[in-house]
Amino acid sequence: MPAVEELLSQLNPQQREAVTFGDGPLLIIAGAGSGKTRVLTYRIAYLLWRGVRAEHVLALTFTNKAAEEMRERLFGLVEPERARQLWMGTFHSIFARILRLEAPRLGYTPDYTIYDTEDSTGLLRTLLRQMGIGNHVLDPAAARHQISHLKNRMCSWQEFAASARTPRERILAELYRAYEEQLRANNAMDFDDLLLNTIRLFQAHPDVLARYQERFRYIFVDEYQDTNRAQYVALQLLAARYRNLCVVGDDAQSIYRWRGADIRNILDFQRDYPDATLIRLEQNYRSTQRILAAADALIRHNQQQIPKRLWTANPEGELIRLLICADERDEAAQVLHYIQRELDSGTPAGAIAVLYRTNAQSQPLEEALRRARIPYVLVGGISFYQRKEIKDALAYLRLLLNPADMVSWLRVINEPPRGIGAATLEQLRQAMHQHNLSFLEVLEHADTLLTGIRRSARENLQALAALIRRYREALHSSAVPLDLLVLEYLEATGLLALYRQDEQEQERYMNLERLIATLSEYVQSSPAPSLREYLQQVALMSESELVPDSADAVTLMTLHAAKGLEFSVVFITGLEQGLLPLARATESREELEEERRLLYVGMTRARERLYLSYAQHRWRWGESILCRPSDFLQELPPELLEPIPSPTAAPGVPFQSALRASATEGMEEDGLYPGARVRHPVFGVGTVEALSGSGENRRAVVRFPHVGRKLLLLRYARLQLLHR
DNA sequence: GACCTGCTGATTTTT
DNA sequence: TCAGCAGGTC
Repeated sequence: MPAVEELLSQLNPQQREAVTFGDGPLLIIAGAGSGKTRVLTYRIAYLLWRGVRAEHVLALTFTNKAAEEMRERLFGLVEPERARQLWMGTFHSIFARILRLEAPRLGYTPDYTIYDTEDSTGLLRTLLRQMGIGNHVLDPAAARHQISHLKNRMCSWQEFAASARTPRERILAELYRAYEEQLRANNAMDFDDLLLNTIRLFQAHPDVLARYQERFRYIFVDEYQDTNRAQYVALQLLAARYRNLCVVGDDAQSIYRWRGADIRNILDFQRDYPDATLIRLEQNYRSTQRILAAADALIRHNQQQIPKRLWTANPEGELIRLLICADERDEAAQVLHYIQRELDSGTPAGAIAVLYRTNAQSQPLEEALRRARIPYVLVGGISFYQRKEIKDALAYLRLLLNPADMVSWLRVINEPPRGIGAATLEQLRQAMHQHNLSFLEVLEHADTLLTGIRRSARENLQALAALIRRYREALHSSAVPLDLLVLEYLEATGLLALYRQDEQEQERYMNLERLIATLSEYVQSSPAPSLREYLQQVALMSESELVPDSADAVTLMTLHAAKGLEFSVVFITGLEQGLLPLARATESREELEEERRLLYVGMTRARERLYLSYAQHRWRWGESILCRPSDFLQELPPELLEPIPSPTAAPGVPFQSALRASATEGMEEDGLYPGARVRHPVFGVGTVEALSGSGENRRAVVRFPHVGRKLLLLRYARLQLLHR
């Protein structure tokens, strides 16, 4: 193990101060690339050297991957045995772990199921149907988002019901109530419950809280700017006794407001802890001077921020290249061209990333890379664990642990087909309530309880129930390794056979094989493998964790997914008004500032070279629309940019005029563009989202704050263009 | 109850 | 453009 002095000598004065800081609340404002992870790891190692016991340390990170990385680094600093004892992970996974241990106190079993977004939405859809409310009245996905938002802000259904005024709010309140009731009946929690139930546990059981306060005497929180209200409250509770709360973050990198993150948590830390010490890490070790200067110039346009001055001793570096492209295919071609050049000059593929605002933008880029046979990894998109066949298999597995989970039952009851439709399900539901039986019990007694359905269906249901029972027992008693047992079980459900036989479904079949393979990997790498732990890991896995660390592949991902990472060469694509910033974000200052922070995060990922690009046209909803360069481009100092029009882009014009010219070139006389603010005589002020057609058929999709999205024929709707 | 077809809405970002 | 869903038919 390295000597303490040696490690401290590698740090700058501010970093050293943070690492060696004594007890009490500590706020570290860590600018992009300022060695945040290093400081966190060293500080934990420093505490351990000072004699703090590993089990007294809790480190909360934003992704499980970040936690793994930190643990890896710690292995080099302290004895692996001690590093392993640390509790390190996301809020969600750490709290899920606490809840497993304490579940009975809350009326749950330790085998409770964790519902992901899709599960929750599905449950809400079922409930709405039962309430006799159509999807057009209240969209299940929108309702899920709103309920999640309420839960993040710790607003219970009772509180919400009391304040509900409009009919829509009253329906939502009733849905919220039914949803909570059903979650409990299903022995299930959604993502938000993992936080809320932990808080409830602590508040209702002071003895339990005291136990965890004693245990976690030193608490670290990474990416503190992206914590929400519930996380904030949980931290207040946990840290109340020892007050050794060390939070690290950068308000300039807060990009999860839409998910309930509350930037006030970091802005108000010193108000919450008046005796808190503030340390600023302002030296950037990552980027060139030019990249940093451009990023800094951009972020200065935000009003809401903690004052700081990032600087670097790194070389000046090259100009930021701005690729002006004709459309998204041309953009992909240009990006490909420069990737090729990077590779030719010796940059490893793994040091290159292409970033974009929305997942949909990855397609043309993927195609270009595929054709050029350049290896790439795609982060996010439709995740492996979201695929239908995988979710079905996981639902079968969840039922082994938690047969109360109705969402999983409904997923698998007719997959493979067992002759069960809506009518049979309704009978099942009635039998459950009438005889006060569990779903599994009703299935087992299908022959006497479900007389109204076909005999074959009844037999199928009883066979399914027997299967679940048998493997439930096998799971607890069997000496067969978990992965083999699961393989046998999935075979017995008929799910594997369903896809194996069908030529068209080979991909699904292979995905299921891959699932078993990941389970085998888990079984072999874990000291005490359990289905419970495996399912939890899968449920709380973030997108970025699925991607194998590949040194020789270009990374494609959203700007959000890039948080916390760094690359030698970064491309940020689609810098167009309406895309970055997104059209709907231009309506409020807060949202616009978050879009700006998002671009800031992207730019500061780059070590040596940064490429920005925009397209003059882009396909959207099956039509090519005209795009205007992002306003953010004008916020970057022109002397740091080198505009490069592609050969197929509209005629080359100098950059500054390019920004303005391309806004009008080829454009209809109305001067509208996606992202433009317009006034409608009836609907009021709105934002243009898309344009199509010309002349008589010129149409615009406009989003109005209260009315929603409208398709307007401009011949009739006399829109007035508002200038900012 | 299964299958087919036509329609609609999606493109925000994710633990 | 396309996937997923609702509604209708067999």
